[in-house]
Amino acid sequence: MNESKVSSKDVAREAGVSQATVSYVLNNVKGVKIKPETKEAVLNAAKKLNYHPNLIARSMRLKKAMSIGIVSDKDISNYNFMKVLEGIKDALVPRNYSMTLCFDRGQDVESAEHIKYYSSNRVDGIIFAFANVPDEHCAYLVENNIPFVLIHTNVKNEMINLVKTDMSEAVLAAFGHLLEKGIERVAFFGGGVGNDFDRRYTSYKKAMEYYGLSIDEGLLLKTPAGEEDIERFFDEYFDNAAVKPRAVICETTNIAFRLLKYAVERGMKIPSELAVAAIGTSKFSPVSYPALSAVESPLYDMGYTGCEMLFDIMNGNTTNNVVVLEWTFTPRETT
Amino acid sequence: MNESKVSSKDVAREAGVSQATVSYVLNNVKGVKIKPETKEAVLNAAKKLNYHPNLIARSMRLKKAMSIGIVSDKDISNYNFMKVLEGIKDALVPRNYSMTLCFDRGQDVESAEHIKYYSSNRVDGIIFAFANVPDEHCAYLVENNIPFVLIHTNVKNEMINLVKTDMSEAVLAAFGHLLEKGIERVAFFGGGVGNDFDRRYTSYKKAMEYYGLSIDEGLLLKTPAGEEDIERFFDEYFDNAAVKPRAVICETTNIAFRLLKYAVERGMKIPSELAVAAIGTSKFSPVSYPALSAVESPLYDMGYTGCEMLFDIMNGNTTNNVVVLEWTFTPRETT
DNA sequence: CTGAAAGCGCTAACAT
DNA sequence: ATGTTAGCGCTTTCAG
Repeated sequence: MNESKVSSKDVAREAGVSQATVSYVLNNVKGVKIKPETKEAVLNAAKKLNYHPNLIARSMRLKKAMSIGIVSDKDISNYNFMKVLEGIKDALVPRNYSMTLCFDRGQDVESAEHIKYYSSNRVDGIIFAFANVPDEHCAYLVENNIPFVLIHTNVKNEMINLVKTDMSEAVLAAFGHLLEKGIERVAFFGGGVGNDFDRRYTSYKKAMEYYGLSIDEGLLLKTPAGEEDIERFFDEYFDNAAVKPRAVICETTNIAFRLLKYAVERGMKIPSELAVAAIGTSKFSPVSYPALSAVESPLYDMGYTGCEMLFDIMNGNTTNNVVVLEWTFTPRETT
Repeated sequence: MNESKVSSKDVAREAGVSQATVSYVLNNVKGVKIKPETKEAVLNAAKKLNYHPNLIARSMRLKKAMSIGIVSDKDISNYNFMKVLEGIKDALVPRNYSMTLCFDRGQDVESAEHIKYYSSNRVDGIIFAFANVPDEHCAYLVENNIPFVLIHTNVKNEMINLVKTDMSEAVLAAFGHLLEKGIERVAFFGGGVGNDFDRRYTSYKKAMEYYGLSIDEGLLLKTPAGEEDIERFFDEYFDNAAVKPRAVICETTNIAFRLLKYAVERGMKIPSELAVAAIGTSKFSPVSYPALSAVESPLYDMGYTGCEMLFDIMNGNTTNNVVVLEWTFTPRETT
């Protein structure tokens, strides 16, 4: 451990005050008035000695770990996860909390790392981000009063302490944007075509319905699962389309990027001849050529909100058990 | 913090021994003999009370944070990073250490999160995994005796406390494997063709040289940077090749997967007509069809070794300043 | 407005 | 072989 053995006692001595006063000053304890000059003396002494409070000691006294555990599935998409972590981080920093990574390898509840970490006071609470949490794990957490929250875009059964999302408004917004430009013939490309449990496809359908637009077969392209051959599907679609769409909503940014490339290569003008918008979040959307308009999930906010929620729970405050965050439509150059 | 206020004192009382004895037993302190029956009594009491040692208190007493900081660039490839983390984790667990994620957002040295974390005793050391560490940061760490190690596959200037890798042996092994099957006409596909600073391309060249094989133009395909159009490049290559290669080494797994797909679709028999091997590590290699043979980086070992190295440094032991780990060739179905 | 002192839960001399 | 005790660095009543 850090050899800088300068402690608050040293600072106290240097400033000619007591250790208590140092604590009062450095923590800005409210309800305690400190004479400006003593305060300054303490601050100066701290700076002079290059004092850093020992967080372990503080933890011990406060009976708080000052850290939260993050658990996620290993094969999570990096961009999404990192964005969520950024949000969490920003909720953590003002509280001087850190984050501890937990690895769960599908063990039974009691030996799961996050449980061990909680039991040994390494973490004060747990955030599951994009993790598949077995029901019995949740039950165990609830039963043992362990603070936790689940962050997920898409969740089957309604759970407690959940941050989830809704995209329907944002898809509507995308349509609004298109309609403003007089675009009504909007296609949907994606593997979810025809699947009424697919959030993206159903959002599209609902938006079309909402605006009184009818969907014909010529507006739907069911793309292959692997997405490898997709150009051939584009070929077939555009060759055979009786009346071509004026815009297409792509189920994923990947499909959108492929379509963009395909269209540009064939000389279609984007967005004047064909507008493109994706449903999905990618760090490449703003920098693609042309920059991709997209309905995007609130990754950062999911992290931030989830973490705030966790602190609420840890503080014993009552919270909304489930928060739903809206996706947003960000128009860029392709619409 | 955990409300389970059962402490070692409680266990002591329950077992009818002193707190010290509890500590001796639970930590298996060597050099201290405990009568088997007292030992059992302690263990039983601990279990009965569901005792979990408070790690914060232990930390405090030991003057160790019992955690190390991990810093990485945000846009790191997830699979690689996670694999390295697994290795680190496995070095951590037996020491009862955890890992704390640090976010560095390109600040100046003193305010970098890992420095703050070290100063406040949150972490005992730092691992930089796939992170670009500015020279002045390194200098600062060295100067202040902060234990750290750098993990990277590919590093420009020789730094201290470095885990790096070498692929040349593994590429040689891949050639050996090919030669055993009588395959000598081995092509290289990749963006690095012609670039004598590209490790993968130069490894290929050296291997060809080593085995006395000569490289003609017909063995080299420089693939496009975006890798989007790659099928056309394949087309052009295979259409024009005077004499076709019997095997191709792909610079990346991505290129290999595309080539595999391309070849299979065109009815080429893999590996009897065309063998394929990649240089790169992907979780899809074992499950692709056919399963991709590949020269792979020792991600897990990089993490594990790096972490062991860090503990050596933290313990004041002298270590090799730089460790180089070998890549390995894993033959699967494509060769 | 500031100081003295207790104590968080643990470990490690030092005693016995 | 086990118990006694001091103390890690901090916060926080309680006194003054």
